[in-house]
Amino acid sequence: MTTSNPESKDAANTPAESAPRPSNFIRDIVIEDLKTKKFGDAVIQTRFPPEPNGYLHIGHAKAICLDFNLADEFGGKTNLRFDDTNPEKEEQEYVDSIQNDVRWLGFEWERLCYASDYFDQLYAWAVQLIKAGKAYVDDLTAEEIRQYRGTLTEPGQDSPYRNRSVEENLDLFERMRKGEFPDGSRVLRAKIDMASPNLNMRDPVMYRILHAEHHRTGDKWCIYPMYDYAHGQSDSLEQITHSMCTLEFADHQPLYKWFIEQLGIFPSQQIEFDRLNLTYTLLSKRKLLQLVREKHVSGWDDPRMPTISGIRRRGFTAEGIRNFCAAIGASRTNGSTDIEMLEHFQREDLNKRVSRAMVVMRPLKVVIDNYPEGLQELVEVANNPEDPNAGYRQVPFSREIYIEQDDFREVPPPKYYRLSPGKEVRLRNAYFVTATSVVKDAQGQVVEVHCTYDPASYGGNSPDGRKVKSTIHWVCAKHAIAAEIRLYDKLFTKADPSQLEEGENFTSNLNPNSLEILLDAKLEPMLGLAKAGDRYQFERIGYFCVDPDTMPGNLVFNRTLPLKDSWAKIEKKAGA
RNA sequence: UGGGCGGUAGACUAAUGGUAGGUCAAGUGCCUUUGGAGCACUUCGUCCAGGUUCGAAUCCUGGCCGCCCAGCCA
Repeated sequence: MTTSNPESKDAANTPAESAPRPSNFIRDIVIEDLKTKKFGDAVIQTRFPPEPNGYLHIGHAKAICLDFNLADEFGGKTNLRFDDTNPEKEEQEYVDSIQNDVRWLGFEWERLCYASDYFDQLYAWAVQLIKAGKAYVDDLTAEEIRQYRGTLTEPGQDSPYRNRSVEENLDLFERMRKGEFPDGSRVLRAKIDMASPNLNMRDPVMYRILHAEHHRTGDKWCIYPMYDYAHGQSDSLEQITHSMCTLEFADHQPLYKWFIEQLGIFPSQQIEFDRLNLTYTLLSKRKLLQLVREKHVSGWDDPRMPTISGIRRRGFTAEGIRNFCAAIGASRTNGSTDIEMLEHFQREDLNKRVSRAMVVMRPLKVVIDNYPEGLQELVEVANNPEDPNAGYRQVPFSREIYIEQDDFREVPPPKYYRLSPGKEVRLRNAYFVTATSVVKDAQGQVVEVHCTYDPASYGGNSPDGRKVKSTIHWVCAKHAIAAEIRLYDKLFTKADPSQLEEGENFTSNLNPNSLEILLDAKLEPMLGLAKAGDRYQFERIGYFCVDPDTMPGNLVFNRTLPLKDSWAKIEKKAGA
């Protein structure tokens, strides 16, 4: 997997201030809290709390934008905190990638924190709860605990170890910490209510024994706090005023409050919002990890992955992602956002900022019979018609050029305006040409088209005001350069990839055509200078960027997104 | 089934008792040296039934539908 971050110094990574700030219910709560001085004169403090057990994805981007923008809008700060309470799943590689991704998205945290920074404090608080008779060591096995927990409709039963003395609990917990007991043999539990209708309150586990090396604390600990015991207190220690998380944690709030109240410490306000779901996309770290491990993709940063590193490598811009997050907002309704929405904000951003280039993906040779042999001209081309400041470049032109196979039809269907025998089109920025004849191979495929050109139409305008129906792109055969072009498509074939038939798992919905590699493309010579991370619009084709796999002599482009194609729509409609 | 949380066009989201608005998608037209971009227009909506009110997407009651919770994961 590549760790390069082609865009870190790129203009596409503008600061986050420009992000729109639409209204949402969380913002309303903050405004209200400020008005009523719920947190006194304290400034708004938020945090983004990922577990370093995988790479960040577009769903995390939504949370990041919410956390950082909200604090920023009201003059507050945001911490980046790693919820690293499970050493068996967490790794430094993930810690590093997460920091890289948050920065790339355009955000800078106030403090870098780790739940593991609080292990000593959390342990001291656990002792305090034991002394107060609010926590106990349980010897039940995991299976027994599950059975004692009851069900959704039936209350649980008290563990036989629930009423141990404070002294015994203190002794046992101390010995758990010292490593006297094997993994899984005992846990520390909060003594709350085994009959609570909220399962989280049925004496939840606070600590488990795990003789595992932690990526930060090494072998200092062999007991680790559960997320539920660590999260609220971590927020409290950082004086987080507004603690945003996803909907599934709503049921945990009473538990967090219970710990905070028992301990008498600063109460943060938790606000839950809906997770992002995107059509044709899976946003589950577990499943994304499976795609990586089973090599359905090349890595976490495979350009088909919805990870930040994947879509970055694909060529997406941070600003486009931020604009998308602003547009989808936040609420408490679970739904699924159309992937087109994400793509729209990428196209919008890329259209403004990237230079155009001419590239022929599937070449068809064109010979201009009345163009002088040996003559070579340069035509002047705008780098970006949307942006006059982007300047101009010279592109070589001569008698033999390549055009797109799709741009010629021997027998044009209705409404097909491109080149066909007897028809005149404009070669972008160059000349008007009219097709005169074709050369076919043994199979009857057109392998070469002959044309004549109008020398008076240099630059693409005819002095007599004659119009053509279409403009096509081209690349001069003599100067064309080669590249590997990777065309990416959706990773899944179903809008809801988790929708399965009998006996399938989600990998059954993988799109077998999500990657197509083109090796015959012809590129205008200027692209030979492109460096990893550079973005272009290949005119009439789509947005592309240079992949970090690029080596001297082997240019590699990723297709970020195709341009919208209204001809494809017409064709589809005609075919249907 | 106990508990929690939700239901505004095909999708996402505003309207905080007073004109149901925006974005995406879809469609039509204009324009165009990218069938791109842009511009204009159009289609389509408050889950249902009652109630309160001059007035309800909003408040109340009762349904219906959906999501989450029975890890020593987060």
